[in-house]
Amino acid sequence: MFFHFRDRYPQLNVFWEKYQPFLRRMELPAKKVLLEEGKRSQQYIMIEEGCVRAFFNSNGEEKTVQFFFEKQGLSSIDSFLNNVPSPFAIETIEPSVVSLLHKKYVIQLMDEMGQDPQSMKMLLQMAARRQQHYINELMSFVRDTPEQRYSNLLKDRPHIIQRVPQHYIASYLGVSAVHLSRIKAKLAKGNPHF
Amino acid sequence: MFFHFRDRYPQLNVFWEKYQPFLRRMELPAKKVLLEEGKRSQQYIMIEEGCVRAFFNSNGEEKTVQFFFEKQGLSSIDSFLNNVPSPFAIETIEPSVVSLLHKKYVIQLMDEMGQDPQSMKMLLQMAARRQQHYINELMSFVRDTPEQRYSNLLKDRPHIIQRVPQHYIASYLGVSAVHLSRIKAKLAKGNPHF
DNA sequence: GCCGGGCGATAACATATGTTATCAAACTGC
DNA sequence: GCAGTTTGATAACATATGTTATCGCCCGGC
Repeated sequence: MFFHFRDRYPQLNVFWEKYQPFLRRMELPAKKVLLEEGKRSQQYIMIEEGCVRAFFNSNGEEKTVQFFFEKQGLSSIDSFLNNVPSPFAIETIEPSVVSLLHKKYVIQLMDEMGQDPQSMKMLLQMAARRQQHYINELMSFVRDTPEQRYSNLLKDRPHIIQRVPQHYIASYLGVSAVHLSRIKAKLAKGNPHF
Repeated sequence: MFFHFRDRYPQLNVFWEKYQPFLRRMELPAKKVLLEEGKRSQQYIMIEEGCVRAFFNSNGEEKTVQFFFEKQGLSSIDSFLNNVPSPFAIETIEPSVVSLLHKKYVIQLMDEMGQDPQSMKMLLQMAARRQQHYINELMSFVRDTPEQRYSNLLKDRPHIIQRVPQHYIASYLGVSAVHLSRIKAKLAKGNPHF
């Protein structure tokens, strides 16, 4: 689903730089929808400042799938390559600045990479890593209790807990907001000074 | 994690056929381990007959991640490309016949594909689809109750329920074997003739 | 300064799920 | 065919989690 062209694979920046002129920079308020659930994704989204989330609707309730922050890029690669509707929506959490790159340039960019087997391999590696990310999330759901998942989040990605409203985190962890509150209370009892 | 070279992408069979001579065919009893958790994957596994599962150990309990049947191929693509230990084990469920292709041939095969941008694109599409598969699994965990997940399984992949012992299915659904029994009893009450 | 909304904590109760134990049926190796 | 193992059902009890409602706090608009 999501590809990160920058950061992890600086060797690919040479491709990315070339498309800088086609970026559309936008300043957005909080809770601004960037992609609606069920629509076909048309833009690669690069976050310059702020943060966004991917979520979907489940009988009236919003379930958050993932959070993204500055310097991260995202797009529904499946929607791009296979032209299928996006199974989730994307919206800003904080007021944010993003740069959009239209789908056609992304495909063009990937075609250029296709000329170079080395870059293409890197794309595949990225794909394998992304796949592994979701497998890890899945394994965490099967293996860990919500309390453990919260502890892991606190340990590995505390910035999420600091910046994101708690009910989004609750739905990301797969529990109700009330129960997340209980979890925090329980953990606080164990570690009084936090 | 898992790549299917055959079936879904018959255009790629031309590559696959070429490596037929290097396949090692094996007949295996049930519960035979093909890959241990934590080891680096060395073989692409093609299932000719029978079925296998991928699982991992979570404080003494085995949690099943996925099931595979005849004509499906699997391997830890992440373990291949990035040479990292496999986060789960693979073992047969039924007595099975499998063909193994050593990692070095798989990499060779992928290099050959790399010469052909069209095939490479197909590999990326496969990757995108596989990624989507795990995202769907993840979304199902967040969205659905165990009862709904069981119903979905019954509707979409009944062969799994027919062939696989129930406690494996329970761990795949993320519930205890006892509770899966309750779920079945409850559903049977609603549909007496099943 | 006031007001309303969003956010988070907590309580009380209902439901879902885990755990342990027991039993019966089906299958396995010999 | 027999003994042991695997599988699946069920009961009883403990725990985890959801739901609804209420309260207080903070913050932004005016």
